[in-house]
Amino acid sequence: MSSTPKISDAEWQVMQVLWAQAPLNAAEVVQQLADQHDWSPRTIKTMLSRLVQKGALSFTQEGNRYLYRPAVTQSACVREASKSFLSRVFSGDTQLLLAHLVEAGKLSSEDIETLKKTLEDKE
Amino acid sequence: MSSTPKISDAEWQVMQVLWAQAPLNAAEVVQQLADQHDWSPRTIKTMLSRLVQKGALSFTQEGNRYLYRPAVTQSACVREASKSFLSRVFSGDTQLLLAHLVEAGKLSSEDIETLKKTLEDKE
DNA sequence: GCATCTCGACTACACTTGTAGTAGATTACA
DNA sequence: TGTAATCTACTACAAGTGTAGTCGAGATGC
Repeated sequence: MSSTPKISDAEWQVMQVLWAQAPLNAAEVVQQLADQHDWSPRTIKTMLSRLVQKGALSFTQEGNRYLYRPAVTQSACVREASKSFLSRVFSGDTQLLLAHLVEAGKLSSEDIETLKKTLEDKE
Repeated sequence: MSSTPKISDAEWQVMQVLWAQAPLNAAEVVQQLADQHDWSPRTIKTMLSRLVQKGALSFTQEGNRYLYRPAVTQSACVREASKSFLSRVFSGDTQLLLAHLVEAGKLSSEDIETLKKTLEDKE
């Protein structure tokens, strides 16, 4: 599995759009992001270019515009980001992360039930 | 609660040392990090200065050297970092994070048992 | 067909980050 | 008391990021 490029904060937003729905041209990406962000279309185009450069997106030409689509899977990027977050903030200790989530009130009993079921389903 | 400064990757390593044990002077921090990293002492001193600048550390003078100590709590920073990670990677959805952890094999049945107990204890 | 519009490519620029080097002050040892 | 060691402050510099402007080429409307 090829390693995923390093995707910055703002770039994640763009990737999320394209993971949810691809291919899209630049204007469509801009539109998808319009409600959530206050970015100039130029800014978004820059990010698209950078993501292509990094190998996170690929494109095909369609007339004079590009159709963008992810070149890396979301799950690979999520895996990478989670690993790095976990090791930075929790020294790689998943238990610590869970403890934090509970402590912060991010997890309810139902969440845990769901979690248990997910795990059982997996086995 | 004052918002925590933005702490970069490498800076987290330094903060972890000082959260674990403080106050320390620069040489002691350098020593603590020596096994895990291959940083020049100068690099670490730069990070200490930047963390002071950012308000993440404070110091008191002791002769001609400084004694550093955290100026922000670890839990506040963990909270902040988790929130930002969660929202960036999982659109703020804790369930998605859990599902990922299970999928990635980061969670065992025992982990979940522990988790359940933690939660019950809390209630 | 020609003016206009739109697109991607390229350029810009300040700020952060990783990774140090230099300088001036101070301490400590001989 | 002078010289060496050490400390923090300041400087450096390339890469990455957030945020956008300019330019030349092609598409589109009239």
